[in-house]
Parts: sequence; structure tokens; C-alpha cells
Amino acid sequence: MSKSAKWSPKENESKRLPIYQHKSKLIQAVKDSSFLVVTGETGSGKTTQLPQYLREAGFCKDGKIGITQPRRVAAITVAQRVAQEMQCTLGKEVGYQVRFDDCTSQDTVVKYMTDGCLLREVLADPALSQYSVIILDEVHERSLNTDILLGLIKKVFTNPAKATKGRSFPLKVVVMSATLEADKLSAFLSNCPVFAIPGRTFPVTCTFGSAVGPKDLESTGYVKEVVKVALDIHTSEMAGDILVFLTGQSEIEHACDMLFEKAECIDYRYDVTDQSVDGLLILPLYGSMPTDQQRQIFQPPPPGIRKCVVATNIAATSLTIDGIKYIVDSGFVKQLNHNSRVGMDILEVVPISKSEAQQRAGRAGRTSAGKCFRIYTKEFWETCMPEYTIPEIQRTSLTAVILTLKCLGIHDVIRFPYLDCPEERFILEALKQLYQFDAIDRRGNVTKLGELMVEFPLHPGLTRALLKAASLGCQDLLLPVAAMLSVENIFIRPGHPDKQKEADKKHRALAAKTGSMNDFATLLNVFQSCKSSDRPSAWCKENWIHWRALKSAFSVETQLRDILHRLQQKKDFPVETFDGNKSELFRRCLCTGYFTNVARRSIGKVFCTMDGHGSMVHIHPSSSLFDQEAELNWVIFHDVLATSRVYIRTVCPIRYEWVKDLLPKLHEVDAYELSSVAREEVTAEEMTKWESREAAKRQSEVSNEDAMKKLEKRNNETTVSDARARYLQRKQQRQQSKAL
DNA sequence: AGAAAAGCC
Repeated sequence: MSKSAKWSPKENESKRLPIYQHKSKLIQAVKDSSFLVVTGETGSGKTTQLPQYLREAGFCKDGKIGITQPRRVAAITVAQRVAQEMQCTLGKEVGYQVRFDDCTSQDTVVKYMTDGCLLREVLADPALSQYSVIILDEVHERSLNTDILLGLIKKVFTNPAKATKGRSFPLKVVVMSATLEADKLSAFLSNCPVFAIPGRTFPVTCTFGSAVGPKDLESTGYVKEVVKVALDIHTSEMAGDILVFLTGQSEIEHACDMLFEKAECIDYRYDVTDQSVDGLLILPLYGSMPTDQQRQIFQPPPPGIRKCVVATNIAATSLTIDGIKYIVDSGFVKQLNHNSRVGMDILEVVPISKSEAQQRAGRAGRTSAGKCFRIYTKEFWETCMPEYTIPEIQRTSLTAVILTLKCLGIHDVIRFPYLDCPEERFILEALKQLYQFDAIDRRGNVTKLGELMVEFPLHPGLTRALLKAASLGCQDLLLPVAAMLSVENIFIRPGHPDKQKEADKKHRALAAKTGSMNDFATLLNVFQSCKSSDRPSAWCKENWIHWRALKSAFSVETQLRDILHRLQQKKDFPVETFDGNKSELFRRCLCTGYFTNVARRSIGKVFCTMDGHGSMVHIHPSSSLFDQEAELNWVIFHDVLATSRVYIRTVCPIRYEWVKDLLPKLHEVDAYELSSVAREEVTAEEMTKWESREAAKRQSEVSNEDAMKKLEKRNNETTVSDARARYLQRKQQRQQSKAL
């Protein structure tokens, strides 16, 4: 057939995918129902093929097909592949949109995008009127944005009265997920049908170990054990590469060092050119690693050499390495959890879930049968590992998300249809913060300021400070700072002690140049100095600054500037004036967004937070204020880190007068009030109760002095977090094992 | 006296 000669290899390949034989049934299933759950493991072809099938079947007549992904790279690479398969130019019929990169046009009918992008679109067009089909992909990963989109879709489109509002034709929704969550998702979306596509993976045999049991929850013995197991594999198993899962950068470097000492190896750090050694090629892999080093991971090892990649969870979903046949699973992961008891985010090492362990094991079966060596016992699996990973929505700060919902007109944020409901106190905490930032009023309604704030892709506190600066005409001070604080850490601190000293020295010099001992000012200085440099990347290298991170800060700043510029065109954008010097102006703006993060010197180097929790904190060693003895009594800070101590990081000295009038706001309102009046059905009784409490409150305004006394009292009682205790214990064990 | 996971608008 002459037609077949035209087929590209890709096209042939797509017909061999497991999904192909279900094509007509799948199209019919989408036609038959407004909601559909499609399950299929990685490799089934659902992400690339389903949108093409639906386009062929005429679903693009009235609108676009939108497919969401939790990650940027996935959205881009999948769009590239589909454009190739459809033999069209990327950005024409097939396109993608991620932050900073919109590759779509008028012609685009198949649009891949990140879930965050679609959420932004919903804010502008809640009816999603441009789309005929929305496909949510990788729903089992339960990213915060995907979860919110799911809830919004349920709320709007399962209600026939609301579903047609703002639309001229009905919307089709397809939710794609790994097999495990299928029934739950179907139940959530009005018991919609489930379509299962078989996967194409190879069997992976899993074995349990004996090294880590339920009693070893707080120990770091797993680092030693994974090294031992990896060496065992190297000496006794058939050819095939190894992937080791650990939790963080320093741990990975340590494990690589141990492997290098114990095996006949090539370590890329010392010797990549000598390919004559028969042995192990050891490659660390974590997110903040330079990209050219990351690229080495994907190259096949030299002949006769086995590759051993030691990675963080980045290798579980974000990156796929070919040729992996053996997995060594430590059973742990580092996770950022919001702790509402102490009111902060804590980065901690926790056991992975059973489903995550299966995901890790699956990485060995991509190209052939594989083996997974779990270093923990069966008992550990049964008693310490939860069935599923707790979804992000249940363990992060919800302030920004709640503001988004409020701006979408969803007042009852407690009874929003969450697939998994966050704890009520998390929601209340978010409401309280929004109230403190003047984003919502006492009745839980979004204020004018709140409507401005939701436009910015930033934490609300940072946005609040930025808007204050804008109203005072000094946005140029705050825009770079906001950008710098919303990208990954820009200061490089190498593992080698000598280089560490060198880096620290450079960083201190950057701080000193501002002449003000204010970490926010240092960020501004780094931003401006690099930007005005002739050779910015060389400047970064010289000063131990992450060029990649700083580059993204440059783009973020431009984006924030554009958003701000657009909002300032509005006629009711607030305008204020201020008399005083620049440094005070800068710091006063910061106070507007950071008065929830105020600390006061207590005794010596110990500070005490003024947020109502009264935690004892120290200034982080990376801060320019770390060794300042000066009369430094009041500070604001950007974030908290719980390691050997509870540290505040990115710190700025302030005067008490600047926050005096703001601090009472931290105590004046009970979060329950914000939520109960926000609920759609408020009983008359509830209303009177609330009114009378309001009246009582007005009569007895809590004075600052009273609030301070209360905090002082709490200081003596509390409150170093559990995370710190665990850290100390681990450190001790580490030292003991070192001594042996 | 001492330190950072992944991802997204």
C-alpha cells in the first residue's frame, strides 16, 4: 500500500501501544458520559494517544482539548512528541503552555499545560468556555493544583444547573490515574464509568531486608545499608544498572563517598575519562545539581561498567533513566509538612507509603524484568508505612489556595468538595492569615486588596508587602526580593570544607556591601549586582551563586512587574506617601507582609516569635545577623527551618513601632468567626452569637502589653518542635556510627 | 556556632 509508505516510524509505533486496540471503545466511552476515569500504568500511551483519538473523533469542533500535567517538563515533552506524531509544527494544532513559556496559537486545539496554568485560566473563565474536553492527567500524584481543579470540576460540572452556565455546549471531563485510585475517583465524580487500559511493564520481584525495622524510624542507619546492598548487587547480580533511593543531597554525597571507597569504581567526580577500570560508575542525582552533571545520568555507562545512580525522589516521577534493572529502596523520603501546632512548615524525613514503594520498584521494570531490594523488614512495611502518601492538600499551608477559592466565589471553603478533606484547623489557619493580610474581611469576604493579591503567583504575605511598596511607589525594591524568595535557594554551599569557607566569605561580602545587615537587602543586592554585571554567569560563579536559580528569579521579577503594571492601570489602585529614608521605607514595606513573622530578643541569642505560639528560635548561621551582638531586639523573618535548632532564615531588623499597630491583629480574631460567617447557611442563632461576641470584643480591646505578657508566659512552657528532637537523636546516632 | 525535596502559577 502506498499509504503505508508514508507512515513515520512513530506512527507505526503508536499503533503498537496497548491503548490502540481500545481506541473505538474509548472514544465511545467519552461520548457516552460527561465524566470518565481512565486508568493505565505508565507506558500504556494514554497521555499521548487519547487527545489524538478525541481530535479525530471530532471533539475539537466546538473547543479545545486541554490536558494537564503536574510538571512543566512533562507538559513540554509530551506536546513535542504528539506534534511529531501528528506531523504538525509545535504551537500550531498541538501546543503547550507552562509558566514563562506559552507555545500555543489560534490554531491550537490540543493543549498540554501544567495544572497550575489551568487553575489560573479558571480564575479568568470559570466556565472553561474555550474547552470541549478537559483531561486531568497523573491525578494519582495528588498535586495541590490537580486536587483543587478536581474539586472545582465536581462543584461546577456535576450540577446540571451550573454546568451549562457560561457555556454553549457541555464539557467532557476525563480523569486519568494509576489503577489504585480509580474507584475513589469514580465515586467522587458521580459514580462515573471507569475505563481500564492494561499497562506494558515487566515484572519486578521485591525482597525485604533485615536492617531497618519499626524501631529504626529515627535512625540514619539506612545510608550504610543501601551502600552495602548496592555493593552486594554489584558483585553478585547479572548485568544491569542500579538505582538507589535516598532522601537528600548530603546523604547522597555521603553514600557516594562510601561506595567509592569500598568498590572498584569510577567516580565521575574524580575520574570520568579513564574507562579502563572494570567496575561501578557512581552518579549522584538531586534537583539542585548543575544540569550538565544531571545530563551524565542518562548516558549509557562505558562497556563492562555498571552504572549506579544514587538519587532523591526526583527519580521516582520526574526523571526516567533507561537501563535500570535493580532498585535499592531506603524506605524514606524528605517531605515538607505543615505543622499547625507550631504554625510553621517543617522539612523532615519520614517513611514512604506502600504505594510510593511500589512506584519506586516499578522503575526497575521499564525495559525488562527487574529486582527491587527493600532494606526494611516486612514488619516495617506493615506497621510503619501508610497505604498511600498523604496528599499535598492535607499537609501544606493553604493560605494561597483558600484565597483562590474565595476569589472564585466559593465562600464555604470548609465544605468545598475536596477529594480528601484537609483538617479543619488548616483551613481556619489559612482564613486567619488572609484576614491578617486584609485579603478577606471579618465576614470572610474577599476585599479589594484580596482581589489584587490573587493575581500574583506568590505567597500572600510577600504579595502584601509588594502591594504596599507599589502603593508607596517603591516597587523596585520589593519586586526583586519577591522574585528571589520564590525561587530555590540561590546561595551555593559546597560539601568541601575549604570551599565552604570560601563560599561563606563571598556571601558575607555580598551582605556587607549593602551596609545594612538585612538579608532581604542582600537579596536585592545580589539581584541588582548580577543583573548589571557584564558577564552574569561568571559573576555568579565567582560569588558562589546559583546562576540557574538567579536566572529564574530574573524571569519571575519580569512577570511580577508585568502583573503589577497591569493592576496599577486600574483606577482604584491604592496610593500612599511616606516621609523617611529608603532603608526604613524598605523595611516598613516588608513589615506589612511579615508582621506574622516577628520575633523579639528574649535572652542572649534566643528570640521568641510573636505569632501567638511563642516559639524559641535562633538566627540561622547563613544570616548576616547571625553574629551581630548589636542592639537587635526586633526582627522579621521569611522562613523557619527545624534542624539542630529552630532557625529563622532571611532576617531583617525592625523597630517595634513599625509593627506595634499590626501585632494586635494576630490575636484579635478567632478563626472560627471567619469561617462560620462564611458558610452559606448561617443560622440566626449563630449570627446573634457572633454579633454579641463582636460587641464584647470592641469593649475590651486587648492591649499590646497584655498580649506580650501572655507570650512571655508561654515561652517558659514550650515549644521546641518534635522535628528538632528527632534531628538531635539522629545526629547522635550518626556520630556513634562514625566513631565505630 | 553551623545548613537546604520535589514541583507549580
